[in-house]
Amino acid sequence: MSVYTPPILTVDNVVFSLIAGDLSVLLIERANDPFKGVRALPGGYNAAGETTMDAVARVLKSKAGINLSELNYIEQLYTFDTVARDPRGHAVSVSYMGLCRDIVIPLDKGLQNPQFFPVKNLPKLAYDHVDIISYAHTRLCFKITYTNVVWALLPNMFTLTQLQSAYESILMKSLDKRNFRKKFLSLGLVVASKEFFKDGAHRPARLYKFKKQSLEVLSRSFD
Amino acid sequence: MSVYTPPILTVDNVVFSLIAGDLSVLLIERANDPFKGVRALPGGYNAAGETTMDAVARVLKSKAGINLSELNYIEQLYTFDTVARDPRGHAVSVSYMGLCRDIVIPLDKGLQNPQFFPVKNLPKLAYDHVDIISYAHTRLCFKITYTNVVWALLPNMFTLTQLQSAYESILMKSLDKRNFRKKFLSLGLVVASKEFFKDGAHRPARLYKFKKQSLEVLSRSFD
DNA sequence: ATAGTTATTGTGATATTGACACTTACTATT
DNA sequence: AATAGTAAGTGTCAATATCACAATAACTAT
Repeated sequence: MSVYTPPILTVDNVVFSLIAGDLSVLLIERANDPFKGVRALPGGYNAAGETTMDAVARVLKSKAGINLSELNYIEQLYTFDTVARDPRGHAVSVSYMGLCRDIVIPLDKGLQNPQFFPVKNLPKLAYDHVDIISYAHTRLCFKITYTNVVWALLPNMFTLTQLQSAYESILMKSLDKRNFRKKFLSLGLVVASKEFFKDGAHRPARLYKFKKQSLEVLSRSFD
Repeated sequence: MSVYTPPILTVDNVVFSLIAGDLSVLLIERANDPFKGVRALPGGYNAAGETTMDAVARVLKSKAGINLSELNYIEQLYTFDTVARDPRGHAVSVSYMGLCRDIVIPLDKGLQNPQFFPVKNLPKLAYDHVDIISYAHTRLCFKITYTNVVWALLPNMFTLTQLQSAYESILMKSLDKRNFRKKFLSLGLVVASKEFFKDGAHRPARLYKFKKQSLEVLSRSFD
């Protein structure tokens, strides 16, 4: 135990947002080697005495200028631990997935050029970050089928078209409008408001909102 | 980075098995303080240069006398990282869930008294191991509703009654026999054999087996 | 008034769910 | 050989969910 040397511990955060209708991930540009100048997830060291969530908050602020509280939802994903992930030595990374609305990324010189990139068209990424994003995306696809978690990606009030479009962007396939509406409304996660969204030269769309602005899990059962 | 001190990294393994029909967890008895003599999950340090799965294999063998290959299934669960989990200092634990059939635990003096305990009646446990087991149990309950993962807990050939009983033990509720059979058979995960299991003074039960002895995930979709 | 655009809504065929009870096949006992 | 006991195996009906599919409504701009 006294001669025991642990691996380095790091965190990586996959922050998803719907940017111009596309599911997108927040990436920074690495300031140092290895992978200097290459795009990467915001991540960094986790010191003894801080939780991984603490580390996520610290890193997100210092590298991307975003406060943890700007994420509407965050959950731990998976811990990536292969010995060769980091060329400098064994680094075990606890990954998180965060979801947020359309947020403003500050243009601060101290930051590492944070930007959102559409998931369907990612740049070259450092480390095993492609795998981490892919894992997060798969998890999100599952999660939207049995929870209200898309709430975290949408504005407070939204139209059913927006909602459907969010599902389509995440699942990366198109859905039937009538069936989607019928099914989603029957889940009872969302309520109609009295307000409408007027957009252009066409019929205005009714605005809806989620009943709960926190995770709600639908039970699925065997008998 | 040079002054950076990581937390200790550990692994903990929740091994489930159906013992006398009850969902049970493998526990050892701690040899040293803290929690000396208290029951705990088999777990231990993870050194730099070994993956968490390596560490799980090592610990399982050295503390419980079980080879990793005796587990039919294993997956990573969650990483527990609160600063106060371990009274000795910050220790981050990557937890795994393993599933196995009725296996023989060796009675070796070098081992830490490994034994299976029914989940519904656990002894006092060290650290946050109750939480880890509870997390694993919840995950397993979900997982059996959309995968064939119970295969890993059952013998190669089994009766539908055994299968249903496995579900009931895990979910901790009783299921309707006719509906269970109808539904499960319609999933197409399992095939009937020509063989029967003769047990006592009653009609013999047909034996079934899983088509795949590896994880199969049923897709659930939106439209 | 017309054209253009998006929102909204329903039906029929099929499959799934869930509640519910009797018959079948075997063994042990008499 | 008959009977009792035990667990295995099976079907129906009503309600609900799924899925494919197209016409009408409400607005704006010209």
